[in-house]
Amino acid sequence: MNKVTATGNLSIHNPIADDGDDLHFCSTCAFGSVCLPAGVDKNALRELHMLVEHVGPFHAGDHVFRSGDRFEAIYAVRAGMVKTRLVDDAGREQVLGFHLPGEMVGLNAIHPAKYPCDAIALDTVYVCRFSFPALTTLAAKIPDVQQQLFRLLSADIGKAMLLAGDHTADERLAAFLLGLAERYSARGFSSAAFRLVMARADIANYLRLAAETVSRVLRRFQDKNLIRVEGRDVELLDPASLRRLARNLLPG
Amino acid sequence: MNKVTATGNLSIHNPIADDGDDLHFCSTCAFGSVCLPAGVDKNALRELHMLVEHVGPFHAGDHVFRSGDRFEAIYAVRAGMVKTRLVDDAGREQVLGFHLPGEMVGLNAIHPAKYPCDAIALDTVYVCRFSFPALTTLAAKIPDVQQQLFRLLSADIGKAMLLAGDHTADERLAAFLLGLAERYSARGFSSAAFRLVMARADIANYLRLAAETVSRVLRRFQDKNLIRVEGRDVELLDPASLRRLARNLLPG
DNA sequence: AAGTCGCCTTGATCCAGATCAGTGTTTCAA
DNA sequence: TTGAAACACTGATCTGGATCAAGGCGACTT
Repeated sequence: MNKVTATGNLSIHNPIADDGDDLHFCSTCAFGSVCLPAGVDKNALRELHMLVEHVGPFHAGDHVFRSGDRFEAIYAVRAGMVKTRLVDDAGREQVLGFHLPGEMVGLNAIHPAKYPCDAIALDTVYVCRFSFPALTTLAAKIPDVQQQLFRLLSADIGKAMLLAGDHTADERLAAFLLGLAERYSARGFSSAAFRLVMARADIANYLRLAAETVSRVLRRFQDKNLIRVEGRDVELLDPASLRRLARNLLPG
Repeated sequence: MNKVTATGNLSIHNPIADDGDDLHFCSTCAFGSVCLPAGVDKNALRELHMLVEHVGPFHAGDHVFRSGDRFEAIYAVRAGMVKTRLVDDAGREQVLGFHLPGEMVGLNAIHPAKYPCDAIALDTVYVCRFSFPALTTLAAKIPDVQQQLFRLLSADIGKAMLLAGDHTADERLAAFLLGLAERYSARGFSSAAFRLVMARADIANYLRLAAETVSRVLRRFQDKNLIRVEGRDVELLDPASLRRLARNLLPG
C-alpha cells in the first residue's frame, strides 16, 4: 500500500507541493498516463495537477459521497479501498463495486447529475478529487484527457455488463478473485496473494450470492488446492484452473 | 416508426440534403439536443451534421457491426430495433441490450478499441454513423457535444448496473416492460401499447431467465389484468401496479 | 480472563426458476 | 394447401443456491 502521511480529516493540500509518494501513486493511477509528464503541453499538465485536490483520510465506514449529493467531482482512490453501493427503499443494500488504489469512483454520476450511489471507505482511504467542470474544460483543451475519460467511462460499461450475465457461484467467485489479482497487479501490488478488505457479506452481495455460498465456494476452492484462504487473506495457488472456471465471465 | 426511403444497402447520402423525416428523427435522437439548431455555433453544428453518415437498410439478422471489428464509430438507431449481444467460446449467447430509434449503440467499444459485442438488426434498421475520431475532435470544440457524450456513457453504466442486481422474474419483466414503454414514450411513440420486436428467447436471455419463465410470467401478468399480450404485441393495462412490482429495479 | 459483539462457517431444509418433454401456432416457401 | 421450420406455450420434474438455524472464532472491552 502507499504510505501516505496523515494530514487531518478532509485536509486539502497543494498537489504540486507533494512528495515522492504522490508521484509514485500517480504512476499507477487511472489518470497516470495523462497526469505524468509525457509529450504533453506543460502548462496544460500543470492545470490538471492544479485541479486535483487530495482528500483524506477517511476511516472505515466514512462516506466519500452519498447517494443524492449533487455531482461535482469524480475521485481516484489513492490508498485504501472504497465500496460503492445503493440502498433501495426497502433498505436492502446492493454493492456496485470495490475500488482499489488508482481506480476512479463516481463516473456513473455524470448523467443523473447526482451521485446515484454511496461511496464508503472500507479501511483508511485517501482520494484525489477531480472537479468535474474543471476536468471537462481541461478535456476540451487536452485530447489525451478527453480520451482517457471516454475510455474510463466505456470500460465501466463493459465491466457492469459482464457482471450482469448469469453465471454460477463458482464462475463468479473465480472471476472475482482473478479480477482483483489482475487489478492489484496492474497497480504494482502482488497478484498472487492479497487481502480481501471487504466483509464476506459484501463480496456475496456484489456477486449476487448469499454470504453462506461465498464461504462454501471459497472452502471448496481451498479443498481443490486452487487457493489458500485464511480469514481475509487469500493466495491464488492455481490461477490457470481459476481462469478456466471463470472463462465465460472474464474480459475478452 | 419513422418512414425512411430505402436507398439500397449501406448507401451513404449527405445528411444536409435530407428531408423532413430526418429532421423529425433528429428531434427524438439521443444527440438531438446538440444536433438540432439551438444557441449553438452554426459552423460547429454544420460540422456535426457533416460527420453523420446515414447507413441502411439492414434486414433482420444483419450485423451492424461484429465483435472484434475495429472500433471506429458509434451509431444512433434511426429506425427499427438493434440487439447487442456477445457469444462466449462455448457458443452461448448473452444479450446485452435492445436499442430503439434515437438510442446509441457502440459506446462500450471505446475502451477496448474493438467492438466487444455484435450489433444485430431485429427488423429493418437504419442508423446514423458517427465517426468517433471526428466526434471527439468536435467534442473538444463544442462543450455541448462533449457533455452529451459523457452523459450518454455515464447513463449506460447506470443501466447496466441496475440489470446486474438480483431480482425476481416478476420484477425483471415488469421493469423491462415499463422501461420499453418509457423509452418509446421518450421517442414520441405510444407508451401504452407497443410491439416486442425481439423473440421471447431474446427477452429471456437479456433478463437472465429461461424463455419458458418469460411465457409464464407474461401469462400471469395477463391473468392479473396488468397487461394484454397477443403474440409480440403488448398493451400495458395497469402501469401503476407494474411499477409497484418493479420499484426496486427502476432508475431512481 | 471473562464477556460481548461482529463476523465467518457449517449443516439442514426449501423454493424460484431451470430444464425436460410435449404440444400448439405462425410463417413462409414452393 | 401442404410441409417444414421457427417460435410460443404448458405441464412435470429437478436443482443451485437461498434461507433458516446453530455454533465457532477473533478482536475489543473492562
